[in-house]
Amino acid sequence: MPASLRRGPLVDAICERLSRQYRSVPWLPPERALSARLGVSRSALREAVQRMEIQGLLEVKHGVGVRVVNKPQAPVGATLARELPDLTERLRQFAEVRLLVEPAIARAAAERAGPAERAALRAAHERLGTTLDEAVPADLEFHRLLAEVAGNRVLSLMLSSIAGLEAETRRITLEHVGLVEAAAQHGRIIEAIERGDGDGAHAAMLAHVRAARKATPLPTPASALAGTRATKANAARVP
Amino acid sequence: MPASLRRGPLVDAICERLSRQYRSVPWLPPERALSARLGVSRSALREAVQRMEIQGLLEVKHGVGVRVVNKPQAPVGATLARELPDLTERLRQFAEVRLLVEPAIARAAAERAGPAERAALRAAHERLGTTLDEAVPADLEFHRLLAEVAGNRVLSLMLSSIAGLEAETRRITLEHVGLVEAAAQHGRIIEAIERGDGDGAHAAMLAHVRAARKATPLPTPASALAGTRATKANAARVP
DNA sequence: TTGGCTTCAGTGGTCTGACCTCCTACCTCC
DNA sequence: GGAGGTAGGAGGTCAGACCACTGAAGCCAA
Repeated sequence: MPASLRRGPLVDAICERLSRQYRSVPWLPPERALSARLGVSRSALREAVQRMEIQGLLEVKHGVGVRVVNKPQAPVGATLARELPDLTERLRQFAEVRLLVEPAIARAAAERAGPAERAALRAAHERLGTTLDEAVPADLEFHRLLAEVAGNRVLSLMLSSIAGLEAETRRITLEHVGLVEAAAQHGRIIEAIERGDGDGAHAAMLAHVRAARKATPLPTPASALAGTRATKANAARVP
Repeated sequence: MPASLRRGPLVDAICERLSRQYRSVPWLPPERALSARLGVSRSALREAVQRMEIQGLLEVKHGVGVRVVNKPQAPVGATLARELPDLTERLRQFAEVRLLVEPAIARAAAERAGPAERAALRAAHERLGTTLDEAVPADLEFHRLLAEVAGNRVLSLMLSSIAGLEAETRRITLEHVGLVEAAAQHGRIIEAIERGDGDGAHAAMLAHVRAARKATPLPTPASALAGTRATKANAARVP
């Protein structure tokens, strides 16, 4: 057993080895076999596995096994859920953030997208489908892909985390806005991106998010953060 | 021992009990004593403690004990560090995010701050001090407080996470900008907030963040996300 | 006195192996 | 062919032992 000399905690080393060696397999070997192979105790291995589960790199299923996944938004989502336990307040703040971030994402995507990215975006757009069950994941995927094209992992991560916590709301919103109208709004965003028109993409996305917020059945007080590109007119004081 | 009937994993229940019962004490009892008191094995307790450590609620020190803390930005910061291992790229994206978020924060703060918040902000501002060692934490605290006043935990959390990963850079930046100039920029933000001038606060903060970015000794390519309130002129295509 | 060194008690870190709970797949029986 | 039972294997929990690290008290030498 090559006792690879370690100074720091054993668990750290196990985490490293696991994420390096088992990145591209669907399931980890059983805990007992794996701990034997790594030359560590099952407890140490379990701590490592638990750590990586919280980080969104593994998914432990009792009686089944340990699945390898990649959901870096998991810890952020968990933190947000803990920090904003009140559902209404959570959704209000999420709406604020989307109002600020999504238009910026759209602008960056318009200015950075190459032919391949534009094709992928259009493909995702056309997958919006005709039923709500298809539309919700397609909508999420469209926004996710947009964030990826925009090239900022921080914003992308934040939007993913938010999306994970408001998937249910998204369904209701889509239902109120209507699939046809939602598709039309996405279409206008896509067109601006294909023109390389950053300002147009920004405006189209702002309209899209505003429409979504208006259709969400929740109290929507005047939002100070909403006025990213607001005119003097709607930048009025909050009472 | 009241074996409170549990269906789900034991560890979840332990986490709940810990965060409820030991929220306001500086240190947790030793693991052995605590596991006995809770009526669970030490392994189960350790898994719970490890979980809460990753969530930024506890801090385990080998040979010393388990400290109770509250750093909800810890998991987000860890995720960002994992997702953006390249330091240069990380700082570039952080700069983009700050350029987008900080001005929005400043606007919201201006429109939401009451007398108490304004006083707290000014106090933090005047604490900027005269040496770099004092200035760096004071600067971080000023921006943190501003985010808190703005009333959006999501953005606040994101900025805290970013700040934790660029504390060193911040020092260099402050050094280049100069303490006097940095204080002056903060002063202009404060003044706008005290006037309740959202647009003014937005503009002042944008200038502040731009100055900071310019003073940071790193490649600063044209940023598409930077142009939040950009004119047509600087919304040019990215090469 | 004072400075560093040693010792030791208490803490978290790791190991072992046993048993419990849950899920799956197979098998039996109707 | 389908419903129900059953056995194996997976993760979950337990208990007790020992290892590694920290901090402070105590000791010794300069």
